[in-house]
Amino acid sequence: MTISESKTTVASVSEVIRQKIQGGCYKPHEFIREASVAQELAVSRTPVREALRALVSEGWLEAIPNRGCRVAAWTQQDAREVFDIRLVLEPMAVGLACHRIDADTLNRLDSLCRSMEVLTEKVETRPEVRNQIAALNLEFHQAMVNASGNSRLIGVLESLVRSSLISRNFANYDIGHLRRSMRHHAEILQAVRAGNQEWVENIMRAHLLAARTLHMDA
Amino acid sequence: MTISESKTTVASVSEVIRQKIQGGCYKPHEFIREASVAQELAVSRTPVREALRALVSEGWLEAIPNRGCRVAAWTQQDAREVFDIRLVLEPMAVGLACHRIDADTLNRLDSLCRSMEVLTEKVETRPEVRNQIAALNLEFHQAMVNASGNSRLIGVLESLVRSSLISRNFANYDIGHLRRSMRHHAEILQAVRAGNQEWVENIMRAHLLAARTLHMDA
DNA sequence: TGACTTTATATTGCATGCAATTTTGGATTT
DNA sequence: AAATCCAAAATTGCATGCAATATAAAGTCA
Repeated sequence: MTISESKTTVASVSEVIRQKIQGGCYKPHEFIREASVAQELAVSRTPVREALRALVSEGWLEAIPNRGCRVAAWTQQDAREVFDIRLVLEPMAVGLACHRIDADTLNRLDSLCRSMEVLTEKVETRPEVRNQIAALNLEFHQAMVNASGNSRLIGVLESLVRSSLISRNFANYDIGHLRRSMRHHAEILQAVRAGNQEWVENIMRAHLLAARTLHMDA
Repeated sequence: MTISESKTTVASVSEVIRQKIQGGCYKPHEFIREASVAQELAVSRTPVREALRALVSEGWLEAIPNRGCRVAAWTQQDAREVFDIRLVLEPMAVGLACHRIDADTLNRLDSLCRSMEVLTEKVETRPEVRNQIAALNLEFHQAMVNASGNSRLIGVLESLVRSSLISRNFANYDIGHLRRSMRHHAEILQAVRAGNQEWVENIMRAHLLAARTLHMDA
């Protein structure tokens, strides 16, 4: 794990820590010490401090005064909370999007859909494509939400979804579930193309509810 | 303006800057310089930096790399965005709350309602009570949202509402609007007491829509 | 032995100094 | 006079050192 680009040091450090949390390199409730990160990345404690605070406000870590920051633990309760909020905000987002989305974005979503469908049919022989599907799925949802044009909505959903880890985990999906999910995506896209707000809101709700039962019952 | 309590320096500095923004002491788009704040409050630049970054993530300021932070300007677009989101999240919150609210909270809400009603009848002779009403109104909404039990929902709405300034401004309300708003509060409370989710969701939507037309059309 | 105090260590919180970047004012050129 | 360039000032970004605080461990007393 190494510092990637040449933006600010804080951004690079944040990125590294985020990836390490996602990758399971830091475990839930594990404290992340400023000094160790600083030494490991060969920077001073100052940018590390700022990166940690940023990650706290993004929901990746929780801060305990005078004790430091530790990786946020993910409980069933947390999963339910995030799903409950997504269940009202994402339909709202696509509902807004269907009135103002442009052709370029539609094409991009189309291509994401097709890529995911292709990968889906490979999942039984090459299980590792699940991660690629998860990444594309995240892109799809984000592109949809971005098309809503409500910058606060975009920000809220971004932080909810990115920190949730759920969207990176398609492990519970068998081939049937995956295919249904792909059909949902295609239908969401159709409904947006048609500019039919009620349709898109409801198919999005169905999409999320299907996902919820998979994640929560398992 | 002075540092109040003896928690961490960062928290104190944040508090002071927040108040100065609310109070109009810093104007929209005005840059807040680390050095000047540090000197003014007799602390070093380090806690000021951290406070500024916190305020950025709360939506009070916007950060421009290598340029500093400036007070976020509030546009009609921003107001619309916040209202649109509140319009789906607050009904959801009270809908959840009506199934799990406890007697103490209900009493507290009751007392807030009565206080606001009393103040409302004084508003024509003593205009300065508008600020008190606004403060109690904020408390009322927050107590309601807190009763939802969804910590992320609470956090999202807190940051949306607190940074919006709109809820602190009852200037556009004539006595008729104020009385209607108070009736809404009472009815929300009744509906929550009755545990009637659909009722409380809809009266909350009506409450917010009434407020929106006042704020947006003005 | 068990509870309490004390001391040592680890860690965050804050201050200060220097480097890097951006802005600004004036000098220079066309 | 307008535009361009350059240098000085202002400002953020980062590093380092010290102080304050919390944790852990050792020691003391009943």
